[in-house]
Amino acid sequence: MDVNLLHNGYVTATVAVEANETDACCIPSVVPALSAEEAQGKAQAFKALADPNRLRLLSIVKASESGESCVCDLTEPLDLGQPTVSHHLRILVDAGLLNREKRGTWAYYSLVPGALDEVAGLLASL
Amino acid sequence: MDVNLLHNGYVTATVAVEANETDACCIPSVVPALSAEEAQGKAQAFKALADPNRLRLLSIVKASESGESCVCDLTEPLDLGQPTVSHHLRILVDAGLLNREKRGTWAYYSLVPGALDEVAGLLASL
DNA sequence: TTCTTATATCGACAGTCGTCAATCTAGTAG
DNA sequence: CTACTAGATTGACGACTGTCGATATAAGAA
Repeated sequence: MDVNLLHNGYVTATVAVEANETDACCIPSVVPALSAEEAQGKAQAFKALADPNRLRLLSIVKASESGESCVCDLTEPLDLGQPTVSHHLRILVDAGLLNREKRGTWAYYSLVPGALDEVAGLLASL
Repeated sequence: MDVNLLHNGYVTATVAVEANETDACCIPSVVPALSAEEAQGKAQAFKALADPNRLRLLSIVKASESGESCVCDLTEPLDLGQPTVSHHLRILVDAGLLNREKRGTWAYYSLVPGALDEVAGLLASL
């Protein structure tokens, strides 16, 4: 990070010096752009969505009338083993997209309100 | 999908039969949810965004005043080798997020208008 | 033509990811 | 208590991904 900040601070001057040789492809942006840490965090959110089966899980939970689904209802339609579904659900919970609530024998998953909109907002603020 | 419809159509009865045994976790959604193909396609879009360096590339292109950036300006600030940047740019172009235009010696990349919003829309229509 | 430079492509390697079988944990029923 | 069941965790394996060095391509300069 400190490396990037330092680098970007001097980029303009460096380009100006070398311009009289051969260069002149274009004017580099003065904006430091997304930092490595910000990019890492945002990419993490998209990683959670970058799997078809996780998208289907989210879709099922979202479509559920009660707003929550138990794992049994999530395992069947996906044609995946129970450990695999559990693994995907864990990733979605860790990403802050799903809530997990255990009641008795069963575990119920529900959408975290506004979480998907928040991810959509990440795109606008790139 | 037809399988799901069939399944869901009879789930109520099935549950009713087994209900007097042990079951009754919850009412499964009647909605067929996202199909495997739709999910695959949407996941592909998020995969393109699921890398911090690709997000930074998009950020730099977006922040550029002229609306386009040449590869040289994209390689430096990312601290990556030139082939790697070229590889990431290819993924973003293939995902329909960036346009590539070669003028003379240099290649210029620009945001495809509305492409990011379209991805954001995918989240709303899950 | 030959030389140089910008960018893309290829091949290889390490690390990550999705999946499953086996096991563990924690509730419920008897 | 034991037996059963829902779900999570572990370990392993194959597939995919990000990265780089080397090379190829293509365009301008000499």
